[in-house]
Amino acid sequence: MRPARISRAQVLDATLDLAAEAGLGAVTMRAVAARLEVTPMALYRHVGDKQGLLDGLVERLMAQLTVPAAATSSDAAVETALGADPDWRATLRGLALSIRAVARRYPDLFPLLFQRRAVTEGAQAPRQAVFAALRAAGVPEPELASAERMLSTFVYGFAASEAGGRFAGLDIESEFEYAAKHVERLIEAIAAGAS
Amino acid sequence: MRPARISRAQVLDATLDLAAEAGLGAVTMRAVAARLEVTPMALYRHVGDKQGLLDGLVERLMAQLTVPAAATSSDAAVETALGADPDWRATLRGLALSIRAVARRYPDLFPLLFQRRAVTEGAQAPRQAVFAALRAAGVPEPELASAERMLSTFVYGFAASEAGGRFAGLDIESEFEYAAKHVERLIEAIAAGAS
DNA sequence: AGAAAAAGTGTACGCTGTAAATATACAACG
DNA sequence: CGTTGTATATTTACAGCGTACACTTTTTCT
Repeated sequence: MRPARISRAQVLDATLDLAAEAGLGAVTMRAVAARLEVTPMALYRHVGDKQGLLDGLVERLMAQLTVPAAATSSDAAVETALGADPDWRATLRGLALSIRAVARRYPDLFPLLFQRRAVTEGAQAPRQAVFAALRAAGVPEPELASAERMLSTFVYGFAASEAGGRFAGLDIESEFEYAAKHVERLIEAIAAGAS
Repeated sequence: MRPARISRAQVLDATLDLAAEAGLGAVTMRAVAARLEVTPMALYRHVGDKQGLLDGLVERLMAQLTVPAAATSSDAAVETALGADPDWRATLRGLALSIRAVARRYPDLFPLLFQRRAVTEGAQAPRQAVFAALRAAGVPEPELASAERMLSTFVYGFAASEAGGRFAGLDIESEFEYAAKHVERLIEAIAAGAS
Protein backbone atom coordinates (compact mmCIF):
# COMPACT_ATOMS: atom_id res chain seq x y z
CA MET A 1 0.00 0.00 0.00
CA ARG A 2 0.93 3.58 -0.58
CA PRO A 3 3.17 5.13 2.07
CA ALA A 4 1.47 7.67 4.32
CA ARG A 5 2.60 11.25 3.86
CA ILE A 6 1.13 12.25 7.20
CA SER A 7 0.15 10.49 10.40
CA ARG A 8 -2.52 11.20 12.94
CA ALA A 9 0.20 12.38 15.29
CA GLN A 10 1.52 14.85 12.74
CA VAL A 11 -1.98 16.14 12.11
CA LEU A 12 -2.54 16.75 15.80
CA ASP A 13 0.87 18.35 16.18
CA ALA A 14 0.13 20.76 13.37
CA THR A 15 -3.30 21.49 14.78
CA LEU A 16 -1.96 22.19 18.24
CA ASP A 17 0.67 24.54 16.86
CA LEU A 18 -1.90 26.33 14.80
CA ALA A 19 -4.25 26.66 17.76
CA ALA A 20 -1.50 28.01 19.98
CA GLU A 21 -0.44 30.55 17.37
CA ALA A 22 -3.73 31.73 15.98
CA GLY A 23 -6.45 30.49 18.28
CA LEU A 24 -9.22 27.97 17.92
CA GLY A 25 -10.93 30.04 15.26
CA ALA A 26 -7.99 29.52 12.95
CA VAL A 27 -8.27 25.76 13.22
CA THR A 28 -9.93 24.76 9.96
CA MET A 29 -9.42 21.61 7.99
CA ARG A 30 -7.98 23.68 5.19
CA ALA A 31 -5.52 25.54 7.40
CA VAL A 32 -4.26 22.39 9.08
CA ALA A 33 -3.90 20.70 5.72
CA ALA A 34 -1.98 23.65 4.29
CA ARG A 35 0.44 23.46 7.19
CA LEU A 36 1.15 19.83 6.32
CA GLU A 37 1.26 20.58 2.58
CA VAL A 38 -1.58 18.24 1.91
CA THR A 39 -5.13 18.64 0.66
CA PRO A 40 -7.87 19.06 3.26
CA MET A 41 -9.46 15.74 2.46
CA ALA A 42 -6.26 13.91 3.32
CA LEU A 43 -6.91 14.70 6.97
CA TYR A 44 -10.12 12.74 7.02
CA ARG A 45 -8.29 9.46 6.74
CA HIS A 46 -6.47 10.21 10.00
CA VAL A 47 -8.91 12.02 12.24
CA GLY A 48 -12.30 11.09 10.83
CA ASP A 49 -13.79 14.55 10.77
CA LYS A 50 -13.50 17.95 12.38
CA GLN A 51 -14.91 16.75 15.67
CA GLY A 52 -12.39 13.93 15.64
CA LEU A 53 -9.68 16.49 15.13
CA LEU A 54 -10.85 18.43 18.17
CA ASP A 55 -11.13 15.25 20.21
CA GLY A 56 -7.56 14.49 19.29
CA LEU A 57 -6.62 17.96 20.38
CA VAL A 58 -8.12 17.33 23.77
CA GLU A 59 -6.11 14.13 24.03
CA ARG A 60 -2.98 16.07 23.31
CA LEU A 61 -3.87 18.72 25.84
CA MET A 62 -4.19 16.13 28.53
CA ALA A 63 -0.96 14.46 27.55
CA GLN A 64 0.66 17.75 28.45
CA LEU A 65 -0.56 17.49 32.01
CA THR A 66 2.74 16.39 33.42
CA VAL A 67 2.76 14.44 36.62
CA PRO A 68 5.37 15.73 39.07
CA ALA A 69 8.31 13.47 39.83
CA ALA A 70 7.27 12.72 43.38
CA ALA A 71 4.08 11.10 42.18
CA THR A 72 5.70 8.95 39.52
CA SER A 73 8.67 7.66 41.49
CA SER A 74 6.72 4.74 42.86
CA ASP A 75 3.38 3.19 42.13
CA ALA A 76 0.30 3.71 44.22
CA ALA A 77 0.31 0.31 45.88
CA VAL A 78 3.80 0.71 47.27
CA GLU A 79 3.04 4.23 48.42
CA THR A 80 -0.01 3.11 50.27
CA ALA A 81 1.82 0.28 51.93
CA LEU A 82 4.60 2.53 53.08
CA GLY A 83 2.47 5.59 53.68
CA ALA A 84 4.80 7.28 51.22
CA ASP A 85 4.74 10.49 49.20
CA PRO A 86 5.69 12.60 52.20
CA ASP A 87 5.09 15.77 50.25
CA TRP A 88 1.59 15.32 48.91
CA ARG A 89 1.16 19.09 49.09
CA ALA A 90 3.93 19.64 46.56
CA THR A 91 2.54 16.91 44.34
CA LEU A 92 -0.91 18.45 44.24
CA ARG A 93 0.47 21.93 43.73
CA GLY A 94 2.63 20.68 40.88
CA LEU A 95 -0.35 19.10 39.18
CA ALA A 96 -2.40 22.24 39.58
CA LEU A 97 0.37 24.38 38.15
CA SER A 98 0.71 22.01 35.22
CA ILE A 99 -2.97 22.27 34.44
CA ARG A 100 -2.86 26.03 34.72
CA ALA A 101 0.13 26.13 32.38
CA VAL A 102 -1.82 24.24 29.75
CA ALA A 103 -4.77 26.56 30.18
CA ARG A 104 -2.55 29.57 29.67
CA ARG A 105 -0.84 28.06 26.65
CA TYR A 106 -4.13 27.26 24.87
CA PRO A 107 -6.65 29.68 26.36
CA ASP A 108 -9.51 29.17 24.01
CA LEU A 109 -8.92 25.45 23.69
CA PHE A 110 -9.25 24.84 27.39
CA PRO A 111 -13.04 24.96 27.64
CA LEU A 112 -13.05 21.92 25.35
CA LEU A 113 -11.85 19.94 28.35
CA PHE A 114 -15.20 20.46 30.00
CA GLN A 115 -17.00 18.86 27.11
CA ARG A 116 -17.35 15.34 25.77
CA ARG A 117 -16.47 13.94 29.22
CA ALA A 118 -12.91 14.12 27.99
CA VAL A 119 -11.41 14.93 31.33
CA THR A 120 -12.46 11.87 33.24
CA GLU A 121 -11.89 9.36 30.50
CA GLY A 122 -8.56 10.72 29.42
CA ALA A 123 -5.98 12.00 31.87
CA GLN A 124 -5.76 8.83 33.91
CA ALA A 125 -2.17 9.43 34.94
CA PRO A 126 -2.75 12.77 36.65
CA ARG A 127 -5.90 11.35 38.15
CA GLN A 128 -4.02 8.47 39.69
CA ALA A 129 -1.42 10.89 40.96
CA VAL A 130 -4.13 12.88 42.72
CA PHE A 131 -5.48 9.71 44.24
CA ALA A 132 -2.06 8.76 45.51
CA ALA A 133 -1.47 12.20 46.97
CA LEU A 134 -4.82 12.25 48.73
CA ARG A 135 -4.18 8.79 50.09
CA ALA A 136 -0.83 9.94 51.34
CA ALA A 137 -2.50 12.89 52.98
CA GLY A 138 -4.66 10.49 54.91
CA VAL A 139 -7.98 10.85 53.14
CA PRO A 140 -10.05 7.77 54.00
CA GLU A 141 -10.42 5.30 51.18
CA PRO A 142 -14.23 5.49 50.90
CA GLU A 143 -14.27 9.19 50.11
CA LEU A 144 -11.16 9.22 47.97
CA ALA A 145 -13.14 9.37 44.75
CA SER A 146 -15.37 12.22 45.86
CA ALA A 147 -12.45 14.15 47.26
CA GLU A 148 -10.52 13.77 44.02
CA ARG A 149 -13.51 14.95 42.04
CA MET A 150 -14.00 17.96 44.28
CA LEU A 151 -10.36 18.92 44.04
CA SER A 152 -10.09 18.42 40.28
CA THR A 153 -13.28 20.34 39.69
CA PHE A 154 -11.87 23.30 41.53
CA VAL A 155 -8.54 23.20 39.73
CA TYR A 156 -10.18 22.92 36.31
CA GLY A 157 -12.50 25.76 37.22
CA PHE A 158 -9.59 27.88 38.34
CA ALA A 159 -7.62 27.16 35.19
CA ALA A 160 -10.59 27.81 32.95
CA SER A 161 -11.25 31.10 34.73
CA GLU A 162 -7.65 32.11 34.35
CA ALA A 163 -7.64 31.20 30.67
CA GLY A 164 -10.92 32.98 30.03
CA GLY A 165 -9.81 36.19 31.66
CA ARG A 166 -12.20 35.99 34.59
CA PHE A 167 -9.30 36.89 36.88
CA ALA A 168 -8.08 39.73 34.69
CA GLY A 169 -6.54 42.57 36.66
CA LEU A 170 -5.91 40.41 39.69
CA ASP A 171 -2.73 39.01 41.10
CA ILE A 172 -3.47 35.50 40.00
CA GLU A 173 -0.58 33.90 41.80
CA SER A 174 -1.71 35.24 45.13
CA GLU A 175 -5.26 34.17 44.38
CA PHE A 176 -3.93 30.72 43.67
CA GLU A 177 -1.91 30.79 46.85
CA TYR A 178 -4.94 31.76 48.87
CA ALA A 179 -7.00 28.97 47.40
CA ALA A 180 -4.22 26.40 47.64
CA LYS A 181 -3.70 27.16 51.29
CA HIS A 182 -7.34 26.65 52.13
CA VAL A 183 -7.69 23.58 49.97
CA GLU A 184 -4.77 22.04 51.83
CA ARG A 185 -6.49 22.77 55.11
CA LEU A 186 -9.65 21.20 53.75
CA ILE A 187 -7.79 18.03 52.85
CA GLU A 188 -6.20 17.92 56.26
CA ALA A 189 -9.62 18.27 57.84
CA ILE A 190 -10.94 15.38 55.77
CA ALA A 191 -7.94 13.29 56.73
CA ALA A 192 -8.49 14.16 60.38
CA GLY A 193 -11.88 12.57 60.13
CA ALA A 194 -14.46 15.19 59.22
CA SER A 195 -17.37 12.96 58.30
CA MET B 1 -39.07 56.20 10.94
CA ARG B 2 -40.17 52.72 10.16
CA PRO B 3 -41.52 50.72 13.12
CA ALA B 4 -39.24 47.98 14.38
CA ARG B 5 -40.52 44.50 13.75
CA ILE B 6 -38.14 42.98 16.29
CA SER B 7 -36.18 44.15 19.32
CA ARG B 8 -32.88 43.06 20.77
CA ALA B 9 -34.78 41.40 23.58
CA GLN B 10 -36.88 39.40 21.15
CA VAL B 11 -33.79 38.35 19.24
CA LEU B 12 -32.15 37.08 22.42
CA ASP B 13 -35.32 35.34 23.53
CA ALA B 14 -35.55 33.51 20.22
CA THR B 15 -31.88 32.63 20.37
CA LEU B 16 -32.12 31.26 23.88
CA ASP B 17 -35.13 29.14 22.97
CA LEU B 18 -33.36 27.84 19.92
CA ALA B 19 -30.23 27.03 21.90
CA ALA B 20 -32.23 25.22 24.57
CA GLU B 21 -34.10 23.18 21.99
CA ALA B 22 -31.42 22.35 19.47
CA GLY B 23 -28.10 23.26 21.01
CA LEU B 24 -25.51 25.87 20.30
CA GLY B 25 -24.74 24.35 16.91
CA ALA B 26 -28.23 25.21 15.74
CA VAL B 27 -27.78 28.88 16.61
CA THR B 28 -27.17 30.48 13.22
CA MET B 29 -28.16 33.92 12.11
CA ARG B 30 -30.48 32.37 9.57
CA ALA B 31 -32.16 30.05 12.05
CA VAL B 32 -32.73 32.80 14.59
CA ALA B 33 -34.07 35.08 11.88
CA ALA B 34 -36.42 32.38 10.61
CA ARG B 35 -37.82 31.96 14.10
CA LEU B 36 -38.65 35.66 14.15
CA GLU B 37 -39.94 35.59 10.57
CA VAL B 38 -37.39 38.11 9.51
CA THR B 39 -34.41 38.06 7.16
CA PRO B 40 -31.01 37.26 8.66
CA MET B 41 -29.61 40.72 8.04
CA ALA B 42 -32.34 42.26 10.15
CA LEU B 43 -30.63 40.83 13.22
CA TYR B 44 -27.49 42.84 12.66
CA ARG B 45 -29.17 46.08 13.60
CA HIS B 46 -29.98 44.69 17.02
CA VAL B 47 -27.03 42.56 18.02
CA GLY B 48 -24.20 43.81 15.84
CA ASP B 49 -22.91 40.47 14.70
CA LYS B 50 -22.80 36.84 15.67
CA GLN B 51 -20.42 37.43 18.53
CA GLY B 52 -22.74 40.14 19.79
CA LEU B 53 -25.55 37.66 19.67
CA LEU B 54 -23.58 35.23 21.79
CA ASP B 55 -22.59 37.96 24.21
CA GLY B 56 -26.24 38.80 24.57
CA LEU B 57 -26.92 35.15 25.24
CA VAL B 58 -24.42 35.18 28.07
CA GLU B 59 -26.17 38.23 29.51
CA ARG B 60 -29.43 36.35 29.45
CA LEU B 61 -27.87 33.31 31.04
CA MET B 62 -26.68 35.36 33.95
CA ALA B 63 -30.00 37.08 34.31
CA GLN B 64 -31.37 33.63 35.03
CA LEU B 65 -29.12 33.22 38.02
CA THR B 66 -31.80 33.93 40.54
CA VAL B 67 -30.79 35.20 43.90
CA PRO B 68 -32.56 33.37 46.71
CA ALA B 69 -35.06 35.34 48.73
CA ALA B 70 -32.95 35.41 51.88
CA ALA B 71 -30.25 37.36 50.10
CA THR B 72 -32.57 39.90 48.54
CA SER B 73 -34.77 40.63 51.51
CA SER B 74 -32.43 43.31 52.81
CA ASP B 75 -29.44 45.11 51.43
CA ALA B 76 -25.86 44.31 52.34
CA ALA B 77 -25.35 47.33 54.57
CA VAL B 78 -28.24 46.51 56.82
CA GLU B 79 -27.23 42.90 56.98
CA THR B 80 -23.72 43.77 58.03
CA ALA B 81 -24.96 46.14 60.69
CA LEU B 82 -27.31 43.58 62.14
CA GLY B 83 -25.13 40.58 61.45
CA ALA B 84 -28.16 39.31 59.57
CA ASP B 85 -28.79 36.55 57.03
CA PRO B 86 -28.85 33.90 59.73
CA ASP B 87 -28.91 31.19 57.12
CA TRP B 88 -25.97 32.00 54.91
CA ARG B 89 -25.62 28.31 54.21
CA ALA B 90 -29.03 28.16 52.59
CA THR B 91 -28.30 31.30 50.63
CA LEU B 92 -25.11 29.92 49.18
CA ARG B 93 -26.67 26.57 48.44
CA GLY B 94 -29.55 28.30 46.71
CA LEU B 95 -27.20 30.25 44.53
CA ALA B 96 -25.21 27.16 43.65
CA LEU B 97 -28.35 25.26 42.76
CA SER B 98 -29.48 28.13 40.59
CA ILE B 99 -26.22 28.13 38.68
CA ARG B 100 -26.36 24.38 38.26
CA ALA B 101 -29.91 24.65 36.97
CA VAL B 102 -28.81 27.07 34.28
CA ALA B 103 -25.94 24.80 33.34
CA ARG B 104 -28.30 21.88 32.97
CA ARG B 105 -30.80 23.89 30.97
CA TYR B 106 -28.19 25.10 28.46
CA PRO B 107 -25.42 22.51 28.63
CA ASP B 108 -23.39 23.56 25.66
CA LEU B 109 -23.94 27.24 26.23
CA PHE B 110 -22.49 27.17 29.71
CA PRO B 111 -18.80 27.13 28.76
CA LEU B 112 -19.41 30.54 27.19
CA LEU B 113 -19.61 31.88 30.72
CA PHE B 114 -15.92 31.16 31.15
CA GLN B 115 -15.03 33.25 28.14
CA ARG B 116 -15.07 36.91 27.29
CA ARG B 117 -14.69 37.68 31.01
CA ALA B 118 -18.44 37.56 31.01
CA VAL B 119 -18.76 36.14 34.47
CA THR B 120 -17.24 39.02 36.34
CA GLU B 121 -18.96 41.89 34.53
CA GLY B 122 -22.43 40.51 34.36
CA ALA B 123 -23.56 38.59 37.40
CA GLN B 124 -23.22 41.41 39.89
CA ALA B 125 -26.36 40.59 41.79
CA PRO B 126 -25.46 36.99 42.62
CA ARG B 127 -21.96 38.19 43.38
CA GLN B 128 -23.20 40.66 45.91
CA ALA B 129 -25.37 37.99 47.42
CA VAL B 130 -22.33 35.77 47.89
CA PHE B 131 -20.50 38.63 49.52
CA ALA B 132 -23.35 39.21 51.91
CA ALA B 133 -23.56 35.55 52.79
CA LEU B 134 -19.84 35.25 53.41
CA ARG B 135 -19.93 38.36 55.55
CA ALA B 136 -22.79 36.89 57.49
CA ALA B 137 -20.77 33.71 57.96
CA GLY B 138 -18.06 35.78 59.58
CA VAL B 139 -15.46 35.87 56.84
CA PRO B 140 -13.12 38.79 57.61
CA GLU B 141 -13.55 41.79 55.34
CA PRO B 142 -10.01 41.75 53.89
CA GLU B 143 -10.32 38.30 52.42
CA LEU B 144 -13.93 38.56 51.37
CA ALA B 145 -13.02 39.12 47.73
CA SER B 146 -10.65 36.17 47.53
CA ALA B 147 -13.06 33.92 49.34
CA GLU B 148 -15.87 34.86 47.00
CA ARG B 149 -13.67 34.19 44.01
CA MET B 150 -12.62 30.82 45.35
CA LEU B 151 -16.17 29.81 46.05
CA SER B 152 -17.56 31.03 42.72
CA THR B 153 -14.77 29.36 40.83
CA PHE B 154 -15.63 26.06 42.39
CA VAL B 155 -19.34 26.40 41.75
CA TYR B 156 -18.83 27.39 38.11
CA GLY B 157 -16.42 24.50 37.71
CA PHE B 158 -18.90 22.11 39.22
CA ALA B 159 -21.73 23.37 37.03
CA ALA B 160 -19.58 23.24 33.90
CA SER B 161 -18.50 19.70 34.74
CA GLU B 162 -22.08 18.66 35.30
CA ALA B 163 -23.19 20.25 32.03
CA GLY B 164 -20.30 18.73 30.10
CA GLY B 165 -20.95 15.24 31.33
CA ARG B 166 -17.81 14.94 33.41
CA PHE B 167 -19.91 13.54 36.24
CA ALA B 168 -21.82 11.15 34.01
CA GLY B 169 -22.77 7.93 35.74
CA LEU B 170 -22.39 9.43 39.21
CA ASP B 171 -24.95 10.44 41.76
CA ILE B 172 -24.48 14.11 41.15
CA GLU B 173 -26.63 15.26 44.04
CA SER B 174 -24.59 13.34 46.55
CA GLU B 175 -21.38 14.63 44.96
CA PHE B 176 -22.77 18.10 45.38
CA GLU B 177 -23.73 17.37 48.95
CA TYR B 178 -20.26 16.12 49.72
CA ALA B 179 -18.65 19.21 48.26
CA ALA B 180 -21.14 21.59 49.83
CA LYS B 181 -20.56 20.11 53.25
CA HIS B 182 -16.82 20.57 53.01
CA VAL B 183 -17.06 24.01 51.49
CA GLU B 184 -19.24 25.07 54.40
CA ARG B 185 -16.61 23.78 56.81
CA LEU B 186 -13.97 25.67 54.88
CA ILE B 187 -15.92 28.89 55.22
CA GLU B 188 -16.40 28.28 58.90
CA ALA B 189 -12.67 27.74 59.28
CA ILE B 190 -11.96 31.01 57.51
CA ALA B 191 -14.46 32.77 59.71
CA ALA B 192 -12.88 31.23 62.78
CA GLY B 193 -9.66 32.96 61.85
CA ALA B 194 -7.57 30.65 59.68
CA SER B 195 -5.03 33.14 58.41
C1' DA C 1 3.44 -8.66 -14.51
C1' DG C 2 -0.79 -7.98 -12.39
C1' DA C 3 -4.00 -7.38 -8.48
C1' DA C 4 -5.26 -5.44 -4.11
C1' DA C 5 -5.51 -1.74 -1.18
C1' DA C 6 -4.43 2.21 1.35
C1' DA C 7 -3.36 7.25 0.76
C1' DG C 8 -4.00 11.39 -1.22
C1' DT C 9 -6.36 14.56 -4.89
C1' DG C 10 -10.00 17.15 -7.34
C1' DT C 11 -14.38 18.69 -7.67
C1' DA C 12 -18.59 19.98 -6.01
C1' DC C 13 -22.44 21.14 -2.80
C1' DG C 14 -24.88 23.20 0.86
C1' DC C 15 -24.14 25.86 4.67
C1' DT C 16 -22.16 29.80 7.27
C1' DG C 17 -21.42 34.99 8.54
C1' DT C 18 -21.84 39.34 6.65
C1' DA C 19 -20.72 43.64 3.32
C1' DA C 20 -23.23 46.68 0.21
C1' DA C 21 -26.97 48.56 -2.10
C1' DT C 22 -31.79 48.96 -2.07
C1' DA C 23 -36.68 49.11 -0.70
C1' DT C 24 -40.07 50.15 3.02
C1' DA C 25 -42.82 52.58 6.34
C1' DC C 26 -43.52 55.68 9.47
C1' DA C 27 -42.98 60.91 11.89
C1' DA C 28 -42.45 65.58 11.33
C1' DC C 29 -42.69 69.56 8.72
C1' DG C 30 -43.97 73.28 5.12
C1' DC D 1 -51.64 67.35 1.68
C1' DG D 2 -47.21 66.18 -0.23
C1' DT D 3 -42.40 66.04 0.80
C1' DT D 4 -38.44 64.75 3.19
C1' DG D 5 -35.81 62.37 6.71
C1' DT D 6 -34.57 58.33 8.97
C1' DA D 7 -34.50 54.04 11.21
C1' DT D 8 -35.70 49.46 9.74
C1' DA D 9 -35.81 45.47 6.92
C1' DT D 10 -34.72 43.12 2.40
C1' DT D 11 -32.04 41.67 -1.48
C1' DT D 12 -28.17 40.16 -3.49
C1' DA D 13 -23.68 38.55 -3.43
C1' DC D 14 -19.29 36.54 -1.86
C1' DA D 15 -15.64 34.12 0.46
C1' DG D 16 -14.83 30.50 3.50
C1' DC D 17 -16.37 26.42 5.93
C1' DG D 18 -16.94 21.00 6.49
C1' DT D 19 -17.20 17.14 3.78
C1' DA D 20 -19.44 13.51 0.22
C1' DC D 21 -17.91 11.22 -3.77
C1' DA D 22 -15.25 9.75 -7.60
C1' DC D 23 -10.76 9.59 -9.01
C1' DT D 24 -5.57 8.91 -9.31
C1' DT D 25 -1.29 7.61 -7.23
C1' DT D 26 1.94 4.58 -4.95
C1' DT D 27 3.09 0.85 -2.65
C1' DT D 28 3.16 -4.51 -1.38
C1' DC D 29 1.80 -9.27 -2.23
C1' DT D 30 0.99 -12.94 -5.18
